[in-house]
Amino acid sequence: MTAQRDKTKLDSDGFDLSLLLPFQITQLSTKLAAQARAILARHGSLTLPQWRIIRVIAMGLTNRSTAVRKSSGIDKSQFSKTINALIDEGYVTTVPCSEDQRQFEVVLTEKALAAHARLAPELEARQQHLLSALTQEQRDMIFPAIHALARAAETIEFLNAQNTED
Amino acid sequence: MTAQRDKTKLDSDGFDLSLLLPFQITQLSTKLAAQARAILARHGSLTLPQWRIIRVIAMGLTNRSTAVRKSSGIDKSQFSKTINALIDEGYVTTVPCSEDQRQFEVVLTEKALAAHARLAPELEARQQHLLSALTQEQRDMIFPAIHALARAAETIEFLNAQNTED
DNA sequence: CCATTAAGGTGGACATGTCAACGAAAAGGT
DNA sequence: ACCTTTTCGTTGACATGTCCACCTTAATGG
Repeated sequence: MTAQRDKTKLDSDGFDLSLLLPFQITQLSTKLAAQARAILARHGSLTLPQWRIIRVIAMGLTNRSTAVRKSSGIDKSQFSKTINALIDEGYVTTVPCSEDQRQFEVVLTEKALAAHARLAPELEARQQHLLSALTQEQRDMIFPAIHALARAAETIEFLNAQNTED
Repeated sequence: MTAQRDKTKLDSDGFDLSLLLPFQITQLSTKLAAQARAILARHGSLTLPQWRIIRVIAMGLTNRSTAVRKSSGIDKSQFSKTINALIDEGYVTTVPCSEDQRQFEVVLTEKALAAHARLAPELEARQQHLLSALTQEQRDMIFPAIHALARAAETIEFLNAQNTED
């Protein structure tokens, strides 16, 4: 586990924080969000969480509230508020869920479908633009790597084992 | 306890959002931030942005305000507020910068150094824990891949060629 | 020199994200 | 059936992040 400090070149204005994996990913995530917001702002006033919800529903695999919420990766609280905002702005309507009275089904309006039709190609072009910045090898490896890191990020129990044994 | 089914394509309750790179990275970033906050909460009340600033300064490469701010990857506004919070809580002091009167130098107090000494090993262990979740191949390629994506995320000009109006 | 522009920091307004508590509905166990 | 536990959505409080207008200082160019 030697330090890969082969980077004599300082990155931006700072220095070699390139070694810090969580930091790099956070920075990348911030830039990706800004890029997505810039694209959304071109064609309307949808916010990023609003778009995420619409996109998930537009995929047509589910429109049950819990499934949409989990698929969009949004917190319960924020999901509730974002759905209400979407309703207020006429993007979705809700229908009581027959099988589970706690949940509801989300239905996209024409407005949402039109917004999706406009935005989806641009976001898809963005995805391709991003992928084209990677080599084939990197493309093959990035998704498993992200998944592995996500699982490793879900617990801090590795600290307990180390601290108590040392 | 939710069943952690070993499905490679269907992640949680949703479906194949595993193909959406920005979404995956955002989710990962969220989990990493939560993990870091959990570690910080164990040993004090430093917030994540506060820790980022202290860590950068503790590296000793610079303590000029602009360099610290850019190295920590924090917005101007949030940096100003976070620095003030650090001052109020006794973690840092500031000194006018002789070379540039607009800037200032940030000096860590004993309290910050002590917090850094406590936290740095745990965060380092976390970093190693994360890296150990990756194969050697993935470790070698993840940093260049992140960097490539970060650059590709800095612009939306790839859309201009396709859609110049609006 | 002075005027203009750029860069740095501050503060307010606002959007987004996180957390805890609550009541309603479903699921499980006896 | 009944009671308990879990899941779900909502709400409010709060932390974090973003954006913009403003002022000061530095750098640039007559």
